[in-house]
Amino acid sequence: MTIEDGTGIVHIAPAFGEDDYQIGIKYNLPVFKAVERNGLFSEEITLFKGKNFKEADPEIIAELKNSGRLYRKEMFVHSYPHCWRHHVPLMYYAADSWFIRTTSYKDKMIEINNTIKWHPESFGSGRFGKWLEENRDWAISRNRFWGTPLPVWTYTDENGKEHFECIGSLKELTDRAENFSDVYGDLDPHDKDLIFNDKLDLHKPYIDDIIIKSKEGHEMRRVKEVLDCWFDSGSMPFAQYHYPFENKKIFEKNHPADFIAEGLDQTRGWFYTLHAIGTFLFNKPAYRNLIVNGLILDKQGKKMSKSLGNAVDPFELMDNYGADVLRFYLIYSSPVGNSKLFNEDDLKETQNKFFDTLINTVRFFIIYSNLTDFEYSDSKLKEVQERDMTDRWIISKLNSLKKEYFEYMDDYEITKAARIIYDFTIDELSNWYIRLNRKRLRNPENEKDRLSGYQTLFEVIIELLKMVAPVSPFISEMLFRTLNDDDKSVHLTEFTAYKKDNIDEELEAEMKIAQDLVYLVRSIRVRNNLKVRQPLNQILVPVLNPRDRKLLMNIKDIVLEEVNVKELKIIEGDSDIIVKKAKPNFKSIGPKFGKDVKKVQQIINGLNSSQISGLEKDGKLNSGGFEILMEDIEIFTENIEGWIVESFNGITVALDTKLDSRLIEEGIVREFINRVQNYRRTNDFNVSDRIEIYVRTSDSIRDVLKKNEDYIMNETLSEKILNANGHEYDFMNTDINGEPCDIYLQLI
RNA sequence: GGGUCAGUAGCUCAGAUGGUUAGAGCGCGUGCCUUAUAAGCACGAGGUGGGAGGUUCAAUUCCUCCCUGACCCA
Repeated sequence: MTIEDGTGIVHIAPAFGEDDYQIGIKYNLPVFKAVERNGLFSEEITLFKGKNFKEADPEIIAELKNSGRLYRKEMFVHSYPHCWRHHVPLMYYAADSWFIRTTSYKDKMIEINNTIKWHPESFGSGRFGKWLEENRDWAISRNRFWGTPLPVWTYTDENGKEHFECIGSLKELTDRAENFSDVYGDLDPHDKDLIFNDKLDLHKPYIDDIIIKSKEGHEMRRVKEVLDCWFDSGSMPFAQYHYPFENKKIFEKNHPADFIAEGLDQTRGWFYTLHAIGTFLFNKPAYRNLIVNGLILDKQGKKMSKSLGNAVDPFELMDNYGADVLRFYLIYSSPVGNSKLFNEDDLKETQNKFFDTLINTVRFFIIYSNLTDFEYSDSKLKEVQERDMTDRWIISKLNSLKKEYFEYMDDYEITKAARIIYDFTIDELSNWYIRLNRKRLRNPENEKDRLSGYQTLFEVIIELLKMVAPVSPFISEMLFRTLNDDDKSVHLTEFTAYKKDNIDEELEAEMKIAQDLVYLVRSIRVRNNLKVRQPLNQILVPVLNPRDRKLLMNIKDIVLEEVNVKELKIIEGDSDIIVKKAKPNFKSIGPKFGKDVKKVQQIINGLNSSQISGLEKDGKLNSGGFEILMEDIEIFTENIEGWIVESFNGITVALDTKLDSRLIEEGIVREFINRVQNYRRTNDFNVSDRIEIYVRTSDSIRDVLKKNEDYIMNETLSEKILNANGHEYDFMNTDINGEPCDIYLQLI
């Protein structure tokens, strides 16, 4: 039947389905079972008795036809419940059950639910909230052998009427039991501590032998049903402590739980059973916070299932990647409550990028700090304010990270927390701070400065590991213990809040601009085929206000070092080689000009440099009948008269690509040093090994090397640079700017 | 059939209280950097923001309907 098919009434079967049942009650229809548990029609169905309920279909149709009641016969395709394991069709079977009248607690359950913090929030008000609104009485009995016995005893009187009694305590049971000793031997039923006696087993099958006398003197036996095991799951908070018989204080301290986490299929499972039982017994929530995990689906978004063969074995994954990588990935990769489309390649990425970077950061620290026997505890430490700019910057970033991390964690936004740790570790700590400071940290010339770098790095790593610890408990612990000689665990350290004084937002903004500038210059170099090892004369950066000028001066050295350029030249806003442009600020012009927005947009986009300067001076500009104010536009520059430029994030850079003989010479020196270092690396020389360099090359390159001998020897830890022309060594063959340059290194 | 959530690049995911040029990583192609890194950087290819309507100066974002997937219920 579909909703479009005529009257829609086919038949009413009160034992099958909620709607039919409600109609049955309304019209006082009988509830009966036509099919037995074996799937065969019962005796009462005289025409088809003993037939399988499904196989009898043709006979039923024939009978309807014979008796003139068949209106139409058709085949329909519709969904039908199947056994999840064997994929065979299931039979609905009406069975007698015991219920808890949860509907009488409905309002209370809803009220208490409103005090629980759900993550994601919509789950509590939506799915779970709706489930409570439409609450049905809980069928708590099951017809199984094993399970928690339902504590109800029964007898049937002479008239065939059943009588029931629920036994509410051990005392009631021992008081009423007729044959306690037959079942439990020499246990004393009146012993005050009977409940603690290991020999007292109140489970099946023993409890089923206990006979109780009714008030009228009838022998009562326990009913055969056991409890729905979900009842046990919801009893976990007190059952685990054997409360109320013992552990009263522990239980009361831990109830309600601060938080639980489970999959979103637990709506009417664990989430509900905990909540329902918590409400009945304690008039309290069972948990204050809840993280609803999305299910892990396969690559195609299908539910994983052993029988379909698309399930992954978590133990195999843990063997291959480690528990920490798997855990971090699951938390990091998709937001709370969303399904996770599982892809093993992403696990590899998490391992390679995040964990290898983290571990290598620690390794870097250990290798370099060991060069000077750095000891965090006894070195002469500098206050943060006295340290190098990059030190202050990474500490500021660390504290900003901690601030955000704590906010996310307090809000149970674990995915966002993991993501900011990930980004910080790779982008800020490894790829920027360490990259910028490699030279400084191995240069013994300024010992104190170098130490404050180690000190900074140590502090940052330690705080970072504390943040990693909840997500990846083992690797963080391993690294933490490696860095600390004592046996202190990262999980037992104090997790302190961020330090407001160490956050320098201006410095962070400056460094962001330095990063953007470096990005721009690299981009220009690639487009113009200019290797980074080739030094260049200057970059030009236009600025539109004095604030930007000051800011650029602060970061100048970092940028120049990174992009291998000699000078950064600032061009002021009033210089005529800066080409200003304007773009509309729609938030401002939208409400102001309404339907004319498009016209105003065109006017603003068409403004030339001098018109914009005029607007800056007068604060307004009239054009096409519209008055445009400063707030209506955003001024930027993406061109400098006569230069090749790049723009990004409101910054523009021009790179002077002209080479002179001095720059070319320096480029050759850098290339040569690079070849030597590559040789050291491929031949596994130690960082501190000293060498002699044998080189076979053209006269012009040799001249350059000769002129810069001291610099090269210092950079490569070499004692001599020797002419190997006409000699045979085990050369590494390379070239510099197209000219052959063969190198052999001798350890000394 | 009802409900909840989701649908953005080949894949995994960001972002936007509505602002016009939607981002990142992976993967692919090309170059580069590096004696901590299985890493990193740049360039390139890759998008009708599930579909159709509507509201609005402006919709991927708000509304309606539909489609697809997951889950809960029937």
